[in-house]
Amino acid sequence: MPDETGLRILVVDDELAVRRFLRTALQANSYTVFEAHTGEEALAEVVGKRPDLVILDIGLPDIDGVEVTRRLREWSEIPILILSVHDQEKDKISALDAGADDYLTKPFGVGELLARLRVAIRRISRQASEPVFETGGLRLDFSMRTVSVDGAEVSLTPTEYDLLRILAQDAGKVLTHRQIFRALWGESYQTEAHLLRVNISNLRKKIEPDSTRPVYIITEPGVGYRLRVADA
Amino acid sequence: MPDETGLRILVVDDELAVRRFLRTALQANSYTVFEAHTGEEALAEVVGKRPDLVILDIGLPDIDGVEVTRRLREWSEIPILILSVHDQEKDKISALDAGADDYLTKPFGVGELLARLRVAIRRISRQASEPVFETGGLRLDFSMRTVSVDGAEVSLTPTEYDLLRILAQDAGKVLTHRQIFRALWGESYQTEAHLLRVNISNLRKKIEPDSTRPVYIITEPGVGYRLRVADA
DNA sequence: CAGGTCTTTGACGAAATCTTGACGCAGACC
DNA sequence: GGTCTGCGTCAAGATTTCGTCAAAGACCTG
Repeated sequence: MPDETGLRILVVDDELAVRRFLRTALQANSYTVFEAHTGEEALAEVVGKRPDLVILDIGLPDIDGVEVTRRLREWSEIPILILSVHDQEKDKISALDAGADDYLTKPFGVGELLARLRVAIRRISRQASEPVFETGGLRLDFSMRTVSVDGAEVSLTPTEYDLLRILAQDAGKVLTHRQIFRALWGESYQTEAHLLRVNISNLRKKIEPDSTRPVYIITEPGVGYRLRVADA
Repeated sequence: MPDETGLRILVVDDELAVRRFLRTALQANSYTVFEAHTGEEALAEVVGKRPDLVILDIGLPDIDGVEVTRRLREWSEIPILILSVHDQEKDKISALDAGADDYLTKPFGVGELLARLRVAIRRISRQASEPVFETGGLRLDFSMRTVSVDGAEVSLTPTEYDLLRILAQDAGKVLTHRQIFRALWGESYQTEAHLLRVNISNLRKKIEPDSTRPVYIITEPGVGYRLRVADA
């Protein structure tokens, strides 16, 4: 059961000592570790580094852990494990209700932290989708990060791939512009909805047989986009 | 957020006082409570009563909580929340690794227990089947945002979809023009009741087999509209 | 710092949707 | 019968939303 290799964990804490400590403990169990020391940075890192799990200190210099949790939950279902120095029941309740998955009070044993981590991870992998997505002639290999159409491999830029992955993870569902935008670029939606259109267009040119009449990426006018699932 | 009505919880503890205490707290939050006081009984009750969640004391007279957890996990993914009087890290780790979802050490606050319960429940309901509305040949999938009539998917514009959704949410009930208009357009009702008629007409053309004789969207003259529910 | 790729922004035509007005029809009422 | 009112349909602008091209900016990499 141990040595869950390669899982990516984001550690958010403003104290260097705590980050060091956690990094050591986690790396010893062959997790890949990223660090952030403010709330804003944490939000950016979740978008940028795409971790599988977040360990979040509740006391941060800018926005507090509960608020970070709340903002993350607007568009992400990533497991969040909260750490705190206070054993205040009120804090626990608001953090858990904001969307956190677990809450540990310092000092805690490393063994317990790792065990609770394993619980969260167990849940991810249980509901993890197939490592490969396929519909019609379109094929997406999540572990390889490769895409092919009718057998021929297609090379996508990072954003194009992420965009396709986001659509594929909820294949069949209509995703609003806002949802897609947040998953790709984080909070700042107002900037330009136009950006999304350009990327959709580029992506279509690469994966659609006839980009003027899309078969995979369907636009739902006024709402968003949807990846068509092949009929039975 | 509270009053998650009707969820079924099995409380397993050998002490009557603890069971009483939990039953009171849980029922006050409108959960349905079942009780067991031994491990064997717990296993039988999970089969018999089919609870949605188990709260399990670790110290039981016959088989201990960790073993109960292990046996349950052989065939069930029901959320398990462990309670314990000892704050022994070793116990926590083995319980969590055996398949428990959370671990609380007595004494704990009722508020925290309920919050952690909500976390577990949130997870159940997230992966629960998506809400779908169906009547006759009309089918509305809210999570997919798709509509189909007799199996054939129909594409609706945003207003058409919203209109149908509003009617479906109060299916069978008569909604006044004013109610519908406000739900679609906000306050400004005076402008044109005509607009609503046009949209109803367009919607009917898309979902009614014969739009001159509507089966789904019934007009209640002088009052408003109503979505017919299928007869039993 | 030169060359490449990738991302972002701007502009513009095309498409879809929304809104409005005109008209027909049916029943209620005089 | 005439007229009024509420409802449904059609079609033509007006408006918003989309898709594409191209150029400018950012970011690597050597």
